[in-house]
Amino acid sequence: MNPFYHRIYKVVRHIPKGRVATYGLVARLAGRPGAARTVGWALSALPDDSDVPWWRVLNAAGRISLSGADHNSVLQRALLLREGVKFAPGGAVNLATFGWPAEAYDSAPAAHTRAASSRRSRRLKGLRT
DNA sequence: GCCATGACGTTCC
DNA sequence: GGGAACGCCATGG
Repeated sequence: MNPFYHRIYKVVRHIPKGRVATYGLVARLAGRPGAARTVGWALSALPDDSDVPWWRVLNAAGRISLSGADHNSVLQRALLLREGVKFAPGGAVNLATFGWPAEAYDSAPAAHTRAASSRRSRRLKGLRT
């Protein structure tokens, strides 16, 4: 397994209970800024018996990136609620409150839900046209 | 080795 | 505030 993955997992394991981190932040802490997609890839490859709290990793919008239809998304939401993480109306977590490390979000509000838009819509649009 | 895809992010319009 | 576009890194075909 690549060192990046190991770093990613290690970082995720370091996320305290009841706190959440973003893919981009994990990627940065893992030593690969901008490799947020890779973080998601690494987490998707996690075995069920893994000790990595993947559910504590959310996107920059503080939302669960998984499809609502995905079983894991439900599991993730449940696990976070169990740890005391509260979801604001709309299914978003207040990163300023539950974000880890806190200092990372102090300067970076990560305010907008722009990330949710993403480039997927482009592809979808292409198909529709 | 090149092309396409994906649990993402940031900037521009 | 919402939508579209581009970039980033790693994997699979």
